[in-house]
This record gives sequence, C-alpha cells and structure tokens, in this order.
Amino acid sequence: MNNVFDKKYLYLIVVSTTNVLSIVHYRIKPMFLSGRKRKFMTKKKEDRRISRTRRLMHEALMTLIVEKGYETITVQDILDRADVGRSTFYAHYRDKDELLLSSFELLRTLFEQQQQALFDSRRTGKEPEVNFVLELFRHTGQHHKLYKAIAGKQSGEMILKYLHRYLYTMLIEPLTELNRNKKSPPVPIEVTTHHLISTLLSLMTWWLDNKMPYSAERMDEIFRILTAPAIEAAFSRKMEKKEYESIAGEHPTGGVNAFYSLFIDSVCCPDK
Amino acid sequence: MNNVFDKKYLYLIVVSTTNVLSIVHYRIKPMFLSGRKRKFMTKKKEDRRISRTRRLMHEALMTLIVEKGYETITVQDILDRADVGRSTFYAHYRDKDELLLSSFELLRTLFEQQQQALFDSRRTGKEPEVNFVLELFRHTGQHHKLYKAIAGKQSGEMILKYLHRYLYTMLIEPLTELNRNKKSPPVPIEVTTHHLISTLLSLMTWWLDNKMPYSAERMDEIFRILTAPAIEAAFSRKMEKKEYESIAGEHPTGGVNAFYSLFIDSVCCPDK
DNA sequence: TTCATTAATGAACAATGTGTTCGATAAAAA
DNA sequence: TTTTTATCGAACACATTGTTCATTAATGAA
Repeated sequence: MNNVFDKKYLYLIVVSTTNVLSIVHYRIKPMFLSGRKRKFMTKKKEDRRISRTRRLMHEALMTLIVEKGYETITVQDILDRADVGRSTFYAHYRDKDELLLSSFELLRTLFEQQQQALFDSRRTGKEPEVNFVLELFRHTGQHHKLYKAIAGKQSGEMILKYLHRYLYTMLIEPLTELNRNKKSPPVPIEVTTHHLISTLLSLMTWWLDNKMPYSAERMDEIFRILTAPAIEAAFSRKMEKKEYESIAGEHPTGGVNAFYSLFIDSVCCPDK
Repeated sequence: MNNVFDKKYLYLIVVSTTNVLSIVHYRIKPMFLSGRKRKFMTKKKEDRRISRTRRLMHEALMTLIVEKGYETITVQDILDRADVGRSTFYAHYRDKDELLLSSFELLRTLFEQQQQALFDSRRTGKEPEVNFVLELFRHTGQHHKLYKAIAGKQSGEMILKYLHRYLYTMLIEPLTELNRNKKSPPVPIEVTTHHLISTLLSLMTWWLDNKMPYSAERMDEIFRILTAPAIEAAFSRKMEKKEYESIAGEHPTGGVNAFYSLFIDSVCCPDK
C-alpha cells in the first residue's frame, strides 16, 4: 500500500540551487502504472465515484441505444445524457465500443454466477425444465424495443458478433463432449455449432425486423424444424423429440434466458 | 432537348438600369433538376468523362478493399488512388456507401443480362447442369483474398445485407410459385427462404474466417446436410437427392455463380 | 476531523474526416 | 465553331474523436 509504484499521483518539487520554485500535483499516465494490482485487489471495494460514473454512462448508453440506435450515438451524446465530463469518459473507456463491451462483460459475470447457482441447485433439487430458445423468443417479444435497437437491421452487428462468440464458447465444449465417444459426425462439430447459433440469431433478427408476425411459440417450433437435422448431423443419428428437448434445455444453455433476463429487467429497460 | 429545364448550366446576366455588370456561368444544383430524363435517356450514350471517372473510382475502391478493408477506407484514399478531384467524387455519389452499392447495381445489371441470355439459350439447347452452391464455394476459394476482404469478419456487413436482399428477391418468387398448389408448409416460405440464404452466407463467412479448412466440395456437402430439412419443410415432403439438385441448379439461382464470375474476373480482381 | 490520495471537471487543443461551394479550365457534344 | 457539361482544386464549415492539464471536489484511512 505504501509502495510508491502503486500510487497514481505524485508531487513534483521543482527547485533551483537556492529556492523551491513550485510544487506540482501530477497524475501518472495509466500506461506507466504497473497494472498487476488488479488481480490482488478484486476484494478491495471500489471508489464510490467510479461505480457511480460507470453506472451513469452505462445507463445513458442503454437508453440512447433504444432511442436512436447504437451506430448513430456519439460520445458527446453519452456525456450529455450521463452528465459526465469528457475526460472522465476517456479515463474509463477507450471508446464507445469498449463501454458497450464492458456492459456485456458485466452481464456475463452476473450470468455466470446465476448459472453456477442454478447448476448447484440441481445437485440437490430436481432438474428444472427450461426451453431456452422459447424463453428467448418470449423475452425478445416482450422487450422488442430494446432488442430491436441492439440487434435489428440498422445496428448491433457488433453485439450480434459478441453474442455469437459468447454462445459459441458456451456450446462448443459440451457439444464436443457429447460427441466424444461416437463415430465422426457427417458435419464437423464446430460447423454445426456455428450453424445452430447463426440460425438462432438470424431467425431472431428476421423476427424483429418483420414486426414479429408469429408468436414466440411458433418461432421456437420453426427453429426446431429448421435445425433438427443439424442436430441429427451433430450426433450422427436421428433424435427423438423428447431427447432433443432435453438437450436444448440442458446445462449450459438452459440459463441463457436468465442472461437476457438480467440484461433486460435489472439493468436497462426504460420502457417498463 | 431545347427545353430550358433540361439544361444543367445557365448564364446569369447581372444588370443595373444602365449597364451589364457581369455574366456568370452557373451550375444548377442537382436537387433542382427534373430527373425525369433518365427514363427516356437510357439509350443516349454517356459522356466519356463520366464513365471514365466512374470506372476509375470503382477500380480504386475495389483494390483498396482488398488492401485494407472497406471500413477503414476514407474518401481521400479513393480520390488519391483514382486520381480524381474531391468535388468530382461528390458530383457522382453521395458517399462511400453509395459508390459501393453502385458497383453492385452495375454488376446486377450485367448479371441479369447474362442470366437472360442463359435462360433464352435453354429454350433451344439442352438444360445446363449447374450446382450454384458448389460453384460459389469454388469461386470463393479461388479468390478468397477479395471475398474475405468484402465478406469477412471485419468488414462487409453492408455487402452481406445487400447480397442477402438480392438473393432473397431472386429466390422468393420461384419458391413461392413452386409451393402454390400444395398444402400450407410447416414453415412459412419467407422464413425458409431467409434461412437458406442466411445459412449459405454464414457458412461462407465461417469458411473464409477460418482459413478454409475444408474443400469447396465438402462445404457444399455440409450445406446440403444442414439445409435439406429446410427444403423439405418448404415443400412439405422429403425430397430425393436428385430432385433437390435439380432445384438448386435451376433458374434463377443457377446463374448466381455467373454473378460472382463477373464480379471477380471481369471487373476488379487485382491478384490475377 | 484531518489529510494524503484519487476522481471528476471542463475548456482548450490537435487531428482527422466529411460534404459543400465556386471560379476556372478542359473536354465533349451538337 | 459554339454550346454545353464535367472536372479540378482549394477553401470552407462542420462534426467527431481522443488528449492534455490545471483546478476542484470527493473519498477513505488514520
């Protein structure tokens, strides 16, 4: 704590041979900070001002996304809405994208915690039945304004990519695991995984961009019809409907709707 | 022709009560031009300078896309490469995007002509067998540099959307037609069409982004395995392989590789 | 409460990019 | 040749980004 190299500010004392000329309070540029601290300081509580500022900017971004779409938002918009100084913004995030990703990182952490809790609870209680695709469509329908803003036509490529990557890393491992003891599938597992996620996201954006002409239940059904063969391909055999459902509802995908729940309900939904 | 309202320039004669003070050669702003002309002037040959300038800018854009990706290109880059004045650029296109789309519009016209020729030739000769998906993958593989630049990870969302829209309008009509006399399919035909195209494009980008680990033939096979059920769904019944192929190779999709041929070979390929 | 440390402020600044304007010049078409 | 049109190019206004730094205020630890 008293290590000089952990300080973020220092005093420069300017002297001549006879006098102290001045004392300057100087902020050390972040690039010169060691940075090792972060690992050991997870438990140290954050400065109130920091969390307050970050929360304000986060909220501002979310409401602005709904209002005018991510792409057209300028940093200045965020500053005005959050009522935060320009230099403050850049003290926290390199740019607009980093702010957005930071929000998602936050949510990911929350989601993983929730998922862990769910996973733990299964060991004692009975298995919860969750059809995550259906729940995802339902939730999207209920909060289509925000979803459309972040995943619709004119915005959100970045978020879609992020989601894609995220779902991929979540799915690839268990799917590979399930496939381990079987003969090599007709379609490589990575391709199947990629395809499943692409299909889900493309159905979702189609739905949003076309004013949601079908119910969430119907969309879920459509998803099943269109992807059943991909899943067959992944597992080298036909699957009974029940079996498919058990996979779709299983860990770790089962909690993805929880991810969206967190995103929508507790963090940023302005039309509620 | 002698209609004053067709002129693009006019002379302003500035006078006082006693003198002619000056004569100004004034260019009428495009927004005030009637614009009706275009329809009737398709046959009128274009000013050499116009086609030359457009060609230069078009070529500049294409080589730059390969070099550094669409997103990072500035208008100035294009001007430098094409050796064209700034105001000239804006006299032709509103912005960078419009230039890009204009290239595609141009290609679409060429493609449609070629398609028409192909269609006509069928009436007399025998049916050509074309598997457009396979040809597409092959061509992509051969010219992956350009394809990756325009459709890969870090760029080309816009082009993918354009391609999507384009393929959609090409496919939706014949697919609907094929479905007319059958009972209503389990999946709406618009959704199926959208899904087929999404799958093709997402497989394509995956392939490009992952250094093309499989052969074009394999990718074509994968595409079939993954989408066979979607096509089943569209036609409410199982399809024999032969039947599927005949649809995939049929008008109007059969010529899509020609579209890519034109794009790659005759217009813009710098690494050839 | 005190005080060392740290965060926020805000105005100024450089840098980059966009799209427009207009007089002058050159090229094309009639 | 004459009329019409396209190009040039430099200047301009404007928007946006990201940085800098002296000043002020908040925070938390002792």
